[in-house]
Amino acid sequence: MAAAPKNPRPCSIADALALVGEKYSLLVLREVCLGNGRFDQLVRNIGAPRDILATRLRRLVDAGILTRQPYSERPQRFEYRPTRAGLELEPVLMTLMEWGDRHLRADDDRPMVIEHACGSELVPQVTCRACGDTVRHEDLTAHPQAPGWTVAGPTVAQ
Amino acid sequence: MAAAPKNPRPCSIADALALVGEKYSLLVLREVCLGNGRFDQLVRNIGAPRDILATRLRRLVDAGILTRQPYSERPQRFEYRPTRAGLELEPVLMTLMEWGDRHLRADDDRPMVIEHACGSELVPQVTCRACGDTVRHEDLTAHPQAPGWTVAGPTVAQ
DNA sequence: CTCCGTGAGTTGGAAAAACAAACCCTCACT
DNA sequence: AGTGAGGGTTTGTTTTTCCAACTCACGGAG
Repeated sequence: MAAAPKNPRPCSIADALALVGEKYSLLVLREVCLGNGRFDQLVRNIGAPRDILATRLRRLVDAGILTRQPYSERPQRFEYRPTRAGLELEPVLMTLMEWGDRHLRADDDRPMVIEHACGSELVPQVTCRACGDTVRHEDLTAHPQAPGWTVAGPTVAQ
Repeated sequence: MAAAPKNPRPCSIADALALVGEKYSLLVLREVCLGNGRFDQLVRNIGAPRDILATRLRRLVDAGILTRQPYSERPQRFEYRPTRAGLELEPVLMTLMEWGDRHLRADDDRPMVIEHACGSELVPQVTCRACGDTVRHEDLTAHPQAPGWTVAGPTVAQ
């Protein structure tokens, strides 16, 4: 009989992280969404080793999150850009940024401010598409669809 | 004297990922938000090696994202729970899940459905706190606050 | 009392990734 | 002919992961 088959919970969060959860991947996406998609810009702005970056870029292109487009023939030069799927990960970045700004920084130490088309500064929040309300933990109930996976009631610390 | 100073862009996304961006950390948070905060549950539901998990848990507790609370004296047993800061990362998980559901899965293969208090299924979306509109890449303009960091115009592939 | 099982981790050694620095290739410019 | 930029690859070393086995504290069964 098998030893320990390694049966993690089936989960789209895990699947998404399998693609973009490696070190630097989301920072690559950040830069690419900012329009800084050239290899040397990525190295400088992210601070990652060049070989690792090359590996990540290949993975993200294979996953359909980025494309590698020539911006000059003779000499051949390339630039990475987000695909539609890549752009749709931007909300994840915005949500992370908002959390980081709030929990990891002083109010006057925001390293980047995003302006929204509505005229004011963007403060991203996650809402429910149906009712439009801000998502609070207390309002959520999880229902695993596969058998064998349970959730216990939520118990918040403190 | 310093060799290569390694000067990445100052960024709350990077800072947040320094805390929760390591492999398994966000999956730990997922389980803990679901109420499955015991060590062996985490091992089974996530599929991570026990030693790595122990390391991640220490880090997350140190970062103030989880707490380690006894749920039984004699024998001493502990349970990890999200702090308020930890819970506030849940929107990141929801956003990732929504992306994963949409891009990585067939419609009828959703491994977890979240129900919202409003009565319908939760479909998370990131909105602007000021105007309430869904955040679209085209509506965003980034403004780095530190000197030396630029953003080029966004150029979407394809 | 002895044995078995459970929960919550540690420990030790092999395999995989990350890292840093140097290198390569193609072109353009001087 | 030499220099420099851009976009990577190579090489060798340091860290992390990974896995299995082990520990320790107890609680219950026989």
